[in-house]
Amino acid sequence: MRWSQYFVPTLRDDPADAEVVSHRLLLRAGFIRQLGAGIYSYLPLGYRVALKITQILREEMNRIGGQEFLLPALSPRELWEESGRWSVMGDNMFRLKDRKGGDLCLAMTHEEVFTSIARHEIRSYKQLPQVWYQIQTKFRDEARPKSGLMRLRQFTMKDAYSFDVDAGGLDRSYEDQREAYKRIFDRCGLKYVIVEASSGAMGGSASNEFMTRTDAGEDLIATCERCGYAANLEKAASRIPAVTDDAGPDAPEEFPTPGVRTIEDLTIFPGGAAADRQIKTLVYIATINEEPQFVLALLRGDHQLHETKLADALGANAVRPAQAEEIRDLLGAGAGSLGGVGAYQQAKAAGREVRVIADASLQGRRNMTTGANKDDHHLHGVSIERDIKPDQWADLRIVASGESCPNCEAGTLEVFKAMEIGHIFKLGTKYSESMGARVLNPDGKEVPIIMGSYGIGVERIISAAIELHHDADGIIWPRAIAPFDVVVTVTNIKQQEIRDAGEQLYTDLQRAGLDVLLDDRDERAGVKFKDADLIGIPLRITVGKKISDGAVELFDRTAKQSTDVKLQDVVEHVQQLALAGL
RNA sequence: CGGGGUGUAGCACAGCCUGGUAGUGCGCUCGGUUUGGGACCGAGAGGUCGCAGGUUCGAAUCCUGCCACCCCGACCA
Repeated sequence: MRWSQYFVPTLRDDPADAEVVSHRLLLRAGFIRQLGAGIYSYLPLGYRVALKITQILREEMNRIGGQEFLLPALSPRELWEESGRWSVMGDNMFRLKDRKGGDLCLAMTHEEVFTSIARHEIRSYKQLPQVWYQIQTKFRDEARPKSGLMRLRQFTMKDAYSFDVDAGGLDRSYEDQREAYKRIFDRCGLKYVIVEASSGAMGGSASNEFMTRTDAGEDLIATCERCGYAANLEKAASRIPAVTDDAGPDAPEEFPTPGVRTIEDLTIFPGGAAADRQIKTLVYIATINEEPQFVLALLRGDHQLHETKLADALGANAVRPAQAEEIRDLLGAGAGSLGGVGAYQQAKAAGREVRVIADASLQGRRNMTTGANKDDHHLHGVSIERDIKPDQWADLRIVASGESCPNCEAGTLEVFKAMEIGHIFKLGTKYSESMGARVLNPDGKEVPIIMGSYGIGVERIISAAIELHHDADGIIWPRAIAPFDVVVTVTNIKQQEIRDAGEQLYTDLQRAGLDVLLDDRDERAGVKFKDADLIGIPLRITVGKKISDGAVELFDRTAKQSTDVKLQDVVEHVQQLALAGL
């Protein structure tokens, strides 16, 4: 490609709207342009990167036996009613009507559509396993699109689905995908950790996320350097020192606490209690099977609730904090004086039901302090099992850096920000049950197909690659996904000897099978160097003065070092470097 | 959805408070000089001042409503 004819609108100034590095550089370097919030156009340079990535995705999917499909993005309501996700997806799904008034959606993911093909065509275990995938546009009406290509409303996803007769088959399919994902991200030059994750609205038994560590990320993950434990904070556990309590009184004792509203207040209130001797009581409304239900979540005073953990533990689609009036209506007191003791009776008296779920760290705790469900009053001497008897115990608290690893003896957890670049799920039979995708197994018995689902966001790979690989001058693409292998910079197009040498190199490199960009613009050398650095081509060949000695410069974008190379040796040099990968 | 912010030329911004000619830098065009890390001189082109309504002799500027985008939070197959 000749730069003089190529559309690469680089910007000298940083666009004001771009905060994160990848967004800023993608705009400045002329890879993308914004059309609306979370909607971007790929410019030629950007699309070349996307194509390099999708090619890698194809190769690795095909390698594990994947078969490429292309399904519609437009999808009728009825299909989604079958799986129950027409309502589960809520406002995140783009919905539209056709001219007859029929409901359609723009698919956020394709479990339903793939399952509908499977149920019509697959009858026997002999046709299994199958691994189907596509690389396709997905739509999500994100509440808050942000950070350039990191959270989009329209984006490109490689989504794959596995179909097996039994759990063992799913395990193998899942493992294949996991290995394929490792190869994909390695090839794309991304460092990542594989973490345990919540399955959320996807359902299913197990899931792993592939996360890249970056402060631009939106997720928090906890890892243990010592044993390799890694989990999304929505799933992460930790060990904390056990607390031993005195037996305390035979029954809770109420005492007045005028003006005390918070855990903090009560720690300094005369006759109060330290935070780790208090029970924090939070009122939530959980939507379980479409039914809203009051939930009391109990935690140690110095712990934080993780809402996803709460939703997962309850099997709820959604949870939200109750509002002040709802709380008073339920328990007869304001948010500063709530407690689990007598909550069932309080709720019943108010004509309501409440489910009490307590964090595991409260198990066996005695002689604690908590609200009395009476304004400005608290209770001393509360023993959880004796006085509250929660319906359910679960891990609800947010783990913190420095806490002990749940998996090994000596390790401690580190919590940091990361971006999700891939997610794999063991779906089990959630979709095959609800949608009737069954096969006959070897015993002649009809069983639901066991499914897995595996996604990778193309734009997330682009963003992550830049977040990980850039410097003050611009992007530094990992070789495998760079838009070009090498850029040939002709310092002065008006000098015949230099120009001819550049042209010759351009054709020679192309003949050697390389993607070459020839900077044949009538610009000053400085402008060309700046632009080349900005767009991040890993290698640059500078054709200039030294041509009279039969030499050019080979510039390594990563190391920012250049070496003189004889003209006749350049192609071989570049070829070696390009093949060597990163 | 809650909170904050911004909309003026392709990009970055000033002008608005205190109403009266729409400006600066970069980029763009033409001419000349330059030519290895975003050159210089000269001459130009380019703007429904986000949209609608109102106040006023007169609105980029004041008032009302709406829209869009960005950031924080909530949310997030």
